[in-house]
Formats: sequence, structure tokens, C-alpha cells
Amino acid sequence: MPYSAEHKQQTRAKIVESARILFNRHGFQDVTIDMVMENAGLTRGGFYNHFKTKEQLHHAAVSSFLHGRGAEWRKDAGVDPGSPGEDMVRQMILGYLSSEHLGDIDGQCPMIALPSDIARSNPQVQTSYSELLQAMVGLFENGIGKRGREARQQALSMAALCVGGMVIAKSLPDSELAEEVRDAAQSFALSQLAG
Amino acid sequence: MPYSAEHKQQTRAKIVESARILFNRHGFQDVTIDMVMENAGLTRGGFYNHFKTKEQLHHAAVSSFLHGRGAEWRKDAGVDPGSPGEDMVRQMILGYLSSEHLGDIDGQCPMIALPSDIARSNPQVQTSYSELLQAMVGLFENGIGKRGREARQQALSMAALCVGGMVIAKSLPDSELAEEVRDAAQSFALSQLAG
DNA sequence: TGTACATCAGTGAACGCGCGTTCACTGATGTAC
DNA sequence: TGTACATCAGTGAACGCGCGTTCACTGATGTAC
Repeated sequence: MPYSAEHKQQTRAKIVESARILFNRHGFQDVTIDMVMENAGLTRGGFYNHFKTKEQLHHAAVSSFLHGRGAEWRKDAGVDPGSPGEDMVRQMILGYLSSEHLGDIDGQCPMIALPSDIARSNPQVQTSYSELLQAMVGLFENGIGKRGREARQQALSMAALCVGGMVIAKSLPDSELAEEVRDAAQSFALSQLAG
Repeated sequence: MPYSAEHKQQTRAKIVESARILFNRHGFQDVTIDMVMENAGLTRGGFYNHFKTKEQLHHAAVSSFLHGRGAEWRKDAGVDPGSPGEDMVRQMILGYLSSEHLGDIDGQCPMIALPSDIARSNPQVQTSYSELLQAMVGLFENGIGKRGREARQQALSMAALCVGGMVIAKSLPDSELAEEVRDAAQSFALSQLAG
């Protein structure tokens, strides 16, 4: 048993993280296997020891965000799912719709960085997207000072506001307008909490 | 002067419309010049009599929506910019966040169909996106029963809600959840008007 | 403890296909006479 | 009114490059003795 199983897993993780970042930067299609492997400190051919296809890597990369970079992100933003309440929701909105998150291409949430790539991808990738969204909605739903159907609706709308504000801001060539959209969405979302 | 100038322009328009639809269906990168030309009833080579590059076609396609398919869409939805007021905003929200719009791949707003394609495209394409957004925000801003800074903020947030709700819904593999998101965003947006 | 061996992660050259773009041409059209 | 001509929109074959994937190989590592 040459090379420990752990060694292989670590290499795989390096490839996935390299891919996640590059996909965020350039989109799924513009990133080549070469780029991913070189960025991970490896060479082209080895890729297929870890993945069957490029699509499978897409899945792994999106999927890795929730418990990887995303968890880190939540920690930095001061989002603690253990203590439900409006403060957590406030932290989430402040962080997600922040200027920093907008500028942090490499660390950005895939829902913002890769919306149409994912919409046109296979069901596996979309399932990862789905999990990401549901995690976000779940946090909102628990933290909002309401229960039942109303809380659910507001939580889903907050998610739409967060993702929408950022997706729009990312596509605007005029950074002043982009900031205006982001800021408006943020203020509006926060204003819905105070009540 | 063989062929009237009008003839050439009509051909060009056919190419652009063919491209707009195909981009909506498959995304910018997965659509080939061959597909566009064949779909327009022409052959590959002629493309370069009308456009310098594929990117230029992308610009033309996105740009065409606002006064083309988009104008038609607004008419169908009963949105009349001539008569400002909350009714117009209501129509806009009802139409944009409708189940029909979500299912109408070919006629969909590019802000929903091509978010990351546009975010990674050139400034020309992004400018078209910007105009589209500003048209939408303008309608909201005028129609909302408020003025000044507050109206502006709400209008931008409504746009984020509309685009976000639809972008998310499009990427979900579970159409039940997709409809739930779309519906929640719609109800929420509408509930902000009644006041 | 040291050595031969088997395994398989990693290498890098090569393959094959697809697509954006170019180019020499063709033939439909409007104009000049 | 009819005919020769010039223009240029449209054709389709060909080019060239890039990238996903395959494949024969190499060499680092853990194990058996």
C-alpha cells in the first residue's frame, strides 16, 4: 500500500481548492485542467487519478464551499449558528452583502460567482447549490423573529435579496452603481429585521 | 448598390435574434457561430459580414432585448410606463417573478438567463446589462409611492429581489423549491407596495 | 536492520475533436446606358 | 425596355489552435522477508 490513503485525499483536496478559486475567477468553462493542476502544484495527467471528468470537479468544487471556505467565511463574519436570533441574521446580511465580499473574488460564495454556470450544469452540481441555499435560508429562518409560513417566506426573500444584490453588482461595469445596488439591498434587508 | 441597406439590416437582425434565443438556451460559450447562423437560415461564413467577433454578437444580443423582446414582454405583462403608479410596479413584479417567465427560457430577461456570462464579458456587454437594470429600476422608482432617497433604495432592492429570486430558482434542480423561492420573492415584493 | 519487490500517484507526450476565423468564390441584385 | 456590368451578401471548404482525455512510463513509498 504505497502512499497512504490520506496522502491521496490531501492531493485531491488541493486540486479541489485550486479549482474552486480558479472557477470563481474565470468561470467553469474558461478554466482548463492544466490551469487547475498547475495551480495545485501538479501536472495535467494526474488529474484523472482523482476525477473522472471535469464536470465531476465542478461538483466537488461547489460542494466544498459549504463546509470549507464558506464555514471559514461565516466564522470571520461572526455568524454563529449556535445562537439563533436576529443578531446572527444581521451578521449574515452585513457580511454577505458587504463590499468586502463583493471584492473577494477568490473567496466568494458560488451562488454569486457561478450562477449561470451552475444553472446549466448537471444535477449533481445543482444539488450542491441547493444545499448551499438551504443552509442560508435555514439560518435566516431560525434567526428571524417570526415563525411558520411567514418566517419561511421572509427567509427565502432575504436569500433572493442577498444573492440578487450581489449578482447584479458583479455584472455592472460602473462600480459606483454596483456599490449603490449592494448597499441598497443591504440596508433594505436590515430594515426588515428591526420590526 | 446591390441589395438594399435594409436587406442587410434585416439579415443582421435575424442573426441577432437567433443568437439571443440560443444564448438564453445554452449560454454564450456553448453556442457556436454555426448554430446561430443555421438557426437564422444562413451559413457560417456570412457571419463576418455583419460582426467582427463572437463577442460583438453577444453585445448585440443582450442589447437587443431592452427594445425588442423586452418591450414586447412588458406589453404582454400590462406594464405601461406612461402611467406611473403602483399598479404598473405591481404588474412588473407579477410578470417578472411569474412562473411563466421562469419557464420561458427563450424569452427570458438576460439578467436572469446570462448572469455570469455577462459578469465575465467585456464592458460593452456589461453596459447593455446596466441599461437593462436602470430601465427596471427607473420604472420601480417612478411607480413607488415614495420619493427621493427612500424610493431609490426600495427600487434597487426590488430589482435585486426580482433578479435574485429568478436566478436562484433557475439553478435549483428541485422545481418545487424553485417555485417556492420564486413565489416567496414575488409575495414579499408585492407586500412592500400595499403600504 | 537491510534489501527486493509490488503498488499506484504522478508525469508528460500524444490524440482527436470542435470551434472561431479566414478566404477564394458565386450569384443575386440594382444601375448605367 | 433590354442588356452588360459592378457590387457585395452569402457560401462552404480549410486553417489553426486549444483543450479534455488517454496512455505508456517512472519513481516514491510501504511491506515482506
